[in-house]
Amino acid sequence: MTANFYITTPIYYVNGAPHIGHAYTSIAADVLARWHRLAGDSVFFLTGTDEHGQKVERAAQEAGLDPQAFTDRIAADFRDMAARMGISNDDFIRTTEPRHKHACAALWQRLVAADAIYLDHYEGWYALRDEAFYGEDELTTRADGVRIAPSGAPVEWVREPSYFFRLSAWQDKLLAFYDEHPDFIAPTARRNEVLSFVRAGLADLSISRTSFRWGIPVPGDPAHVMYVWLDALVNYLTAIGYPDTDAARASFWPADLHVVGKEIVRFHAVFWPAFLMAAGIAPPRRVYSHGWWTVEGEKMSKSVGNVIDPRALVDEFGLDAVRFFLLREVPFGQDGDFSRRALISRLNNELANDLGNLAQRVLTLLQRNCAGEWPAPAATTPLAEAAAALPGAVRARLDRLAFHEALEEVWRVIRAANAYIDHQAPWALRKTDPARMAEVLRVLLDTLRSVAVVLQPVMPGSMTAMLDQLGVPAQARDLAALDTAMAAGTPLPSPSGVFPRFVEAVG
RNA sequence: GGCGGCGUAGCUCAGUGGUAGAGCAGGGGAAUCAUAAUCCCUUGGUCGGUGGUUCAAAUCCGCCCGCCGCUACCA
Repeated sequence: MTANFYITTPIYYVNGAPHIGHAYTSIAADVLARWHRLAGDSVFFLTGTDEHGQKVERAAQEAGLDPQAFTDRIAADFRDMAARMGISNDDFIRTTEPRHKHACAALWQRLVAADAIYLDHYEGWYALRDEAFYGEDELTTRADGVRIAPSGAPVEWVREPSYFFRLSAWQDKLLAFYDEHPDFIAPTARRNEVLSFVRAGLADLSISRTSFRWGIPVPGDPAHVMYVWLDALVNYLTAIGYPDTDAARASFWPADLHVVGKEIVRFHAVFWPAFLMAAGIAPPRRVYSHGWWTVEGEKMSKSVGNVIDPRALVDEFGLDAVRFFLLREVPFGQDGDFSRRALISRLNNELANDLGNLAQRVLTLLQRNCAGEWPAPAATTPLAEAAAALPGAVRARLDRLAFHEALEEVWRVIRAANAYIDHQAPWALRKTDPARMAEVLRVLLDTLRSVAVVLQPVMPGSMTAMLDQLGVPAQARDLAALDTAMAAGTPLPSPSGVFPRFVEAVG
């Protein structure tokens, strides 16, 4: 039976070019989306751009463009990034689209009807860069007299009427919700932070602004535009057709997983479920926060000039090597370091040597000694059993978003296959026991098929090439197809290297 | 200040009571089917420090040190 799986990336804020962090989030979500499709689930994978807010309005002014033209340009850049990273999103949402304005207005009215919103006025210190208010006591004063938020962003005194969301009313319900759904926020460190934040008490949340225009108007009071985070979070509902409960994708709610960066956990794990519960809508099932990348040991920053454009990496190393590295190198949820040396090491040791070379030697032996076709199935071996167990082993790790562990499981099998081929030495059996040689090569072919099938979500292009070389029909590459043995005599095309070694250019 | 995470081989990390592990890097050997790839063996750690519980502690408890995150407060 087909299960629904709705997974999202955050919508990316269009105040700068996409960098490796955006690519990382998107690739991780993409791997899960592709995995669930491979498992036969009905998948809806959403990404997009967050385009409203004062920060965007000002950035557009500085660029000499009207906000829509400005966001059109940057949204196109994010779309391009997604395409270049091989992201298989089913939809790309922009918060400036009419469907989104409609959904936001509908949710707002629902909150009003539920008496979750009231009009008051707000005054306080506001940091444009953070899109957040701060208390007097949180600020420090810079040498030039400018007040600075803990984040380092300058703040300005703002006094204006504002609608408020009764967040304070949801403290106990949120705590009860977290308690009933222990997996709602992961990893544990982030869950603990959210719990302590909510336990410390929640103040009502200002959810409208009158000081700028670049946003979604509040229904019935167009002097106000909605708070950008309310606007942004609603995108997850917009995309499944909200408020139309008969929309084609309406049954995808609640979302199975929001993949987020650790800087936006609070919005997704506190505000978002509170908004939804207040509106009588089920909260999402899970919010997973990944870590941040440093570059060659240093924090990534524009001023240092070490921001990595993922597209340049792909141009140099290839898409699949980059996808593989990002998920293999660092446990998801923890911070990690990106270094050129580490990437090349992974690429050469694991992709080119362990896997690429294994496939090449097996296929060459078959080409020369077995007429270039699949031998008959062989008696089972420990290696064959380990390979057959891969889908389950990988699934268990991916369900926990433990990408690095899932890949380690696959590489354990690959290493075992390298040991097997050396110990069995089919090139020697060719003369002494050709029938045994064919059995050994069959075991290795079966192993490579399992490996290539389960690696498709991580490295779609390379694994397509490998499965082509293994003679596996294009329509028989999902997890279920692994239960059916390949027929003896299936032809094997002549092999060519899937993962060339990377040699650093000299000079 | 409070809460939480982390501190294990040169590097990245796994290991939650019972003789210290993996990958990479380093050293030696084998093989030559293969992208000079692979395989086998191997060097290497007083498991941050300290005190305690236990027949037995990397693993439990106390204190301390260091790094990181969230949060609070400020005389």
